[in-house]
Amino acid sequence: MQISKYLIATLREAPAEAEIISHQLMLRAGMIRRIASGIYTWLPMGLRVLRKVEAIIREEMDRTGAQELLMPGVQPAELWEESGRWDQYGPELLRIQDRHQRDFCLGPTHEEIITDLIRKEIRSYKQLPANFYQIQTKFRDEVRPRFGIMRAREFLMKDAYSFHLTEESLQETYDEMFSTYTRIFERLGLKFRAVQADSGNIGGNASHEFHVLADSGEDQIVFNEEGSYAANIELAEAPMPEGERNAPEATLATVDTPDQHTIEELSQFLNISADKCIKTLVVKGQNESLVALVLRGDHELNKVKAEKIPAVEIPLEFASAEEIKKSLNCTPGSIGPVNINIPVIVDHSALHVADFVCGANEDGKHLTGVNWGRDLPEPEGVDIRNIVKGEPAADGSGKLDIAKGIEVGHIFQLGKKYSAAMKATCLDKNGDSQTLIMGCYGIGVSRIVAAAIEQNHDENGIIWPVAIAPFHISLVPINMHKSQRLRDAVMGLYQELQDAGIEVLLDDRKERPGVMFSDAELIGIPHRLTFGERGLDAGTIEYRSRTDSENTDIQLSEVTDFIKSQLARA
RNA sequence: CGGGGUGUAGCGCAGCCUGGUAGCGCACCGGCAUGGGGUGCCGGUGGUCGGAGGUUCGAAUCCUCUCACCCCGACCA
Repeated sequence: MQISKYLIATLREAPAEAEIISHQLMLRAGMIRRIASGIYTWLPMGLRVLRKVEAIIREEMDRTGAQELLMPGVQPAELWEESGRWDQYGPELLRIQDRHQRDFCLGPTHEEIITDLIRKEIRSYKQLPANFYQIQTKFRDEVRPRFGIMRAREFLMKDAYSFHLTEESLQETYDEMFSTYTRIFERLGLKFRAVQADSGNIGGNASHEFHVLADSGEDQIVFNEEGSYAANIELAEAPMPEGERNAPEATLATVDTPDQHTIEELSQFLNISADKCIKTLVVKGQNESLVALVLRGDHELNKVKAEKIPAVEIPLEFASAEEIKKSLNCTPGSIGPVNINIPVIVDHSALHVADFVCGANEDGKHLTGVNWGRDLPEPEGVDIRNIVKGEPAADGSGKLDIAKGIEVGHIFQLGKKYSAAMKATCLDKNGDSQTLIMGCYGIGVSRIVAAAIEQNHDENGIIWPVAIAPFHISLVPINMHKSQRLRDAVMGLYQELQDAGIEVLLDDRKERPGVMFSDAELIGIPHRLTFGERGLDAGTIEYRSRTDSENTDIQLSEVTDFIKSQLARA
């Protein structure tokens, strides 16, 4: 491709709206432009990357025998009513009406459509198992779209749905999808990790997420050194406290703690460590009641775990200061589990602390020397906290580390949730009707593009893995417009490289070298060839990879083979 | 949804407080020079100042409403 005939929409400065690096770089490199909140146009340069990601996913899905189809973006309400999700889904589902006032929605996912299709088309066990996928635009009306492509409202997703007669068959396809996803992310050239995941409200037994590792990731993933355990922190079981709880030594006392609200303030004020404090979080319970969740002062609440407690309302919501005042007659900073008039749920490690400090349920006062069983009832412990880096795994598989990840893939064993609701059945060997068992497997195609940038960039711009780079090499001629013989040589080389199957971006603009170098680096093209008269005379050309800081002279006669070998290496 | 903020040329911003009819840098077009890391000089194109209403002789500027966009949001007990 010659730049003079291509839309190179690079920006020197990042638009103020862009917060994270991938968003800034995608705008600056001329890959995307925003058209509304969370809705973007993909420019030619960005689309090339998106298409490469798609192609790899498509190849690997096809290799497993999955069949590609394409389902509609606009879906009729009837199917959603049938699955029950028309009422359940909430405002994230963008609902629209046609000219006849019939209800439709923009598809945030396609379980209803595929289940409807399959119940009509599949009649015999002989047609199973089967796996269907599509690469399609989804729309989810997020509360707060942010981070550009990373959390857009309209986004590109590969979703696949498999159908089975038995759990064993589902497990087989699930395992195959797991290894296929592994291969996909390996081919994409990204550092990633597969983790056990919460299956959330979709339900089902097994679920794994695939995360691209990046410091800017919104998810925390927990894993041990040997690699035998990896889970989303939402799910990772906290280890039980070791040993017996210390016997009470201190006597219960009330102390004045004016204006001490946070654990940090409190521990400094009283000169005690945070793990001797107990914090009490008040959340909404069933039927407009309140529930107290009690944690050790240095621990964090795990929202997903807390939502599994029956008394806690889903989604988990903190009580407002007014509700707390009304019910407990104190401000949020002074709550404690002693003599409290709402149900108390205590984390295992909080239950293991003796002589602890907690709020007195009276403003400006805390209790010290508090002990479970003596000063307040001793409840059953539960696991409602996040694991802390360095803790042992609950299954005894060693010390745990925590990394940040961007969720780019998620596989589920759905079971019969949709097939039962929508009566998707087929006949088994005995001629009996069986409800189908389903799996579903998603990959955030457009999110991968952003995640790849989050993981691979420097101060000059993007550093694409070769597999998804918009072009393999940039060819930068120096002063081509002044030298016909150089122009001839450049055009000859350009042709030669292209004939070898190499994707070349030829910078034939009448720009200064610095401009061309900067653009190539910003766009993130993995390899660069700089060609000037000097080199032409010497029969050499200068090569530099995107991650090099020095040029290397390559014999002109060998340059195509050299580039091919560089590309093959990646 | 709650809180905060921003809308002035394609991008980044100034001007607003203290009303007088819009400016800077980059980008873009033309010219000359330059020619290996965003070069220099000269000359240009481009803006209903987000929108509507109001106050005023006069509004980017003051007031009201509205729209859009961005950021933060529970670890605080």
